Amino acid sequence: MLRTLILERLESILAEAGYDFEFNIEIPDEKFGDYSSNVALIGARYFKKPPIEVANYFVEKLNSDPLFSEINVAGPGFINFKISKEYYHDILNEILSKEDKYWKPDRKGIKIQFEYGSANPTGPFTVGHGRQLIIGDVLSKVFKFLGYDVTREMYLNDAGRQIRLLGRSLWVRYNELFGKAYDLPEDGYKGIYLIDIAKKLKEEVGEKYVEQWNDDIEKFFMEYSVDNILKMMNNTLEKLDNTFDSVVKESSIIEKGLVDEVLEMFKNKNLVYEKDGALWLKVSELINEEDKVLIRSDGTYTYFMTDIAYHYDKFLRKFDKVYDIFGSDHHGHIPRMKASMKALNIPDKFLDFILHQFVTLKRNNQIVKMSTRSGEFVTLDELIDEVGKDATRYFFAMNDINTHLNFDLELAKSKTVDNPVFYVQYAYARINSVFEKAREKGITFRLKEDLEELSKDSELSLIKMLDELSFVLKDLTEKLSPHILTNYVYNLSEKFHSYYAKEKILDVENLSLSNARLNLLKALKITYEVVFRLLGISAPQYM
RNA sequence: GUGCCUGUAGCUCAAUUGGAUAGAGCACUGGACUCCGGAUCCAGAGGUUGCGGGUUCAAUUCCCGCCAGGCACGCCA
Repeated sequence: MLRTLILERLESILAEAGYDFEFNIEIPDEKFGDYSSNVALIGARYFKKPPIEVANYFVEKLNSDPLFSEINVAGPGFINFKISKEYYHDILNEILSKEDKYWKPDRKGIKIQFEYGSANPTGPFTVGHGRQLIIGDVLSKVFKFLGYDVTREMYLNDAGRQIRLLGRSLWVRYNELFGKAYDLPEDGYKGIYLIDIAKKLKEEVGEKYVEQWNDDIEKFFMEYSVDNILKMMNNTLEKLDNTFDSVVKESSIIEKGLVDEVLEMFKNKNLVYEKDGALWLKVSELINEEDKVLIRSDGTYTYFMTDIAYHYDKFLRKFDKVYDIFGSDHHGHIPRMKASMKALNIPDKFLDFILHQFVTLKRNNQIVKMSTRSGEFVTLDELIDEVGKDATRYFFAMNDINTHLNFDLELAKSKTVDNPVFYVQYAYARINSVFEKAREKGITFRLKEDLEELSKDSELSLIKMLDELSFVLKDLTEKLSPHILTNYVYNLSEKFHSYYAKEKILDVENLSLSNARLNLLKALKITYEVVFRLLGISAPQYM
């Protein structure tokens, strides 16, 4: 990776001079060079000399280095580097040899977990879940690619009072089918999907439960509704190509006795008390927030209680690092969860949260209202059916997670240049068609040969960009946002299309140049395949 | 009221965590294959980065104060 090579050289010069501080290697405007560094600007106050003088000191030391074809100092004291052609050829050769391993660092299996898509199994996934699922999936794929030992986990709140409401709601819908009218419980579930499940139940058991209600029947309705909703959810996940390594049910956490264990630890630390018949955690003693209920006055556990136990379980499972991916509406949960972890003597670094902002759907420039009323566009499933898997995934990955996401349905469906998914996939398809054309013209492709023929700035610049994928992936693991990768592949496509329009790849009059360019395209193809795989979208040979 | 996120071209978004003249796409104006895929490319125009201070060689980025929008402040999850 070029950045590291430059960094190492500058650092060793610094060490020689007896200094050690942080500085940057960046890609500047192309007219300045391939890379630039602010080492002299930062270093001025260490060297106690003007930045330009410091810069010149570095240039002198590096002038005979074969890595660079040109070094100069500009502006307030930036050092600009031009990488030698030969070195670019080496990089290309290496990518063609190692393929996707070129971007994989040597890393030991750090155990890391992403929790996302967690939901009450009380209804189908919403569009908001969609964004979270894609963020979690892409981050997981990238970390896995980089050698981390990644677990993708979904947590299901299958135990609380919400599920009881769900069961009762289904029972009401079921009775409706027999002309028996009951009121849906307050805060019950009104979605039409329960009517469908009720119909299925009617077919299976007939009138067995009409106007019948007791604890056993309640339990049956709870389980039946959850089972069927989980089927719906899994169906949606399949359409998205989104698989989890592990699904943990809230009920299993309780059954394993983890709640009791955590409560015991809190009691030993004198962190709980009773009030109004409920059990409270002294959050106010840990941080500047209100105390919270752990056990309700009716004896049931709150979400907070079981979530602490669940995260204690994660700790026992010996993850080095755990990320919870939430919608921003859950941000209030974060400080008290962190405080709880501290109270359980779990290191502060263990748990971190990735928050994403909301999604707005737009159709013909109008905001699509997403309410629970029937007939309106609410579910992730409907979205995938309308725009397809690739567009769904790409669009959800496209924005910085900290900004609201405007999902333009017409744009996502359009098969034109405006649609970024088609733009990047078209670039890939185009590469394949060039290889096809080469065969037609009788130009044989010889891998890793004639690379020295590549000398245009546009060609070297493309190679540089392929090399940059390493940095992009590292950047993504720090910013924890998938848009870094969609931006990269979009920019790469711009560069490729531009190159393609300007230079003729296949020229029967110049076979060695043609072959060199085919090698460049081959490396691009490898890169596209890696990126598409990480984004979870398809790599079409033709479109 | 308190806390978190956001505010960048008419619209949708970037900006290498403090770097050089703030960049793309759409829309607008004008151009380019008898040719490897015109689903593409090239050029032009478009900006007081919400407002006001501060920190320094350098601020869209960091700090403070306002303004506007979103979200959260439950014995919901």
